[in-house]
Amino acid sequence: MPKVSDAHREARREQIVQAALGCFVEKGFHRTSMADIIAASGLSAGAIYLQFESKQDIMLAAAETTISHRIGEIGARLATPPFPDPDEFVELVLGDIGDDAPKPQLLVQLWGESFFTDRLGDMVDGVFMRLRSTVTGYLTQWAVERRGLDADAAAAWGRETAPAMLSLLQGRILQSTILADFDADAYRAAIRNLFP
Amino acid sequence: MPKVSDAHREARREQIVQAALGCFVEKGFHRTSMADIIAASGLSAGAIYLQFESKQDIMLAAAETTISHRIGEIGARLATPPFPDPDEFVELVLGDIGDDAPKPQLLVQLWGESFFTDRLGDMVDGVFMRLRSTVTGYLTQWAVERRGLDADAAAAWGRETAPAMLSLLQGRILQSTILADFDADAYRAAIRNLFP
DNA sequence: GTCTATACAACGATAGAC
DNA sequence: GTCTATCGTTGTATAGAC
Repeated sequence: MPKVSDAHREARREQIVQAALGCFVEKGFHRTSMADIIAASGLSAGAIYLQFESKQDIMLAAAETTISHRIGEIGARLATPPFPDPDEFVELVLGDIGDDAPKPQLLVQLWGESFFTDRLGDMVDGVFMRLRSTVTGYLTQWAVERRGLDADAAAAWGRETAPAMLSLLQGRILQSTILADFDADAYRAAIRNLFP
Repeated sequence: MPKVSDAHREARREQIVQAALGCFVEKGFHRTSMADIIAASGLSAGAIYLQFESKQDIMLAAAETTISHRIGEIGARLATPPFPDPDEFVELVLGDIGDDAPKPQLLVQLWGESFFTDRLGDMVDGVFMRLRSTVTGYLTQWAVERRGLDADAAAAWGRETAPAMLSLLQGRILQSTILADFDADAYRAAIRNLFP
């Protein structure tokens, strides 16, 4: 295999994925036609089907790149001080302060689709579990640093509380996109009330 | 307008909606064709288009009936003792102990669709706001009864905390359908950790 | 009012020229 | 490798017989 070809191929795939992401965010996955992706990418049908074998394949790739990217960011960010409180943690995971925040509408669509396409379901399930383990670690450390629990008690508390903390992340995604009057500051205040 | 016709019409609409709901839960909204709904309802294309003007119209009606029904149940249930703790409240709102629990997968699909179809978006937004107000009232009463706050402090705390409580509901819906190893009892324990 | 048969459009994917 | 033109399918909605 020639080197240039591989690099070119990856760049081309990325170009398609980015174009598709724009369409998915704007119109939704099912309302986006291949013609839309073709137009947005500036490529031709043939060039696209050379890289991906189906529209679903494109969606899968799109989901994977955005999610993996963000999960990597989270880990890196948690490793660097200052250590955040839970309300800051939520902003840190979801805040669009970063470069390319994953569009919440995309995530919700992903959740809805994941029941019906197995590969996507497995992926989303995997992401949730990884995120839960990240959250568990975070909560454990928080319990030690801010509540003064000993290591064992903190670990138990973190593991127990993680599902609820996961909901605070997921719920923020939902509410920020659906509620017309969503207030990020008020949401942080709500979290602080639960983690005094 | 003849009386029988109205009753018949409503019954027929309900028959169609129930058939469609089954399809939507099983295959997803976009993967459900009118042919599927026709087959599931036992009716003909013509009979269905006499009651609904489009497939989206059917989805709207399906969403409205299930959601309205459940919201009514919640209010009624909250009015009758015993007064629940937050973990019980979540089970009460979402538990499938009742007769016809709304299928979580349906709700998640609804959320995903609501960005793109205005009427659905308005509806979902309205439901969230009604639910938030119900949750606010519940939390206020809980703060009075279980934490001994005075009325004003409880109301403020309830209003502040409601968005997070809403997330605990939404997150449970998501996790129960997506996570292969979802554990309802563990989820309740997580909530209890946040409402000591 | 209800059903059958069908019109019409849109879409995903491919074949073949360059 | 890339593009253009198109094929076959599927799906929504309707028209017309009963």
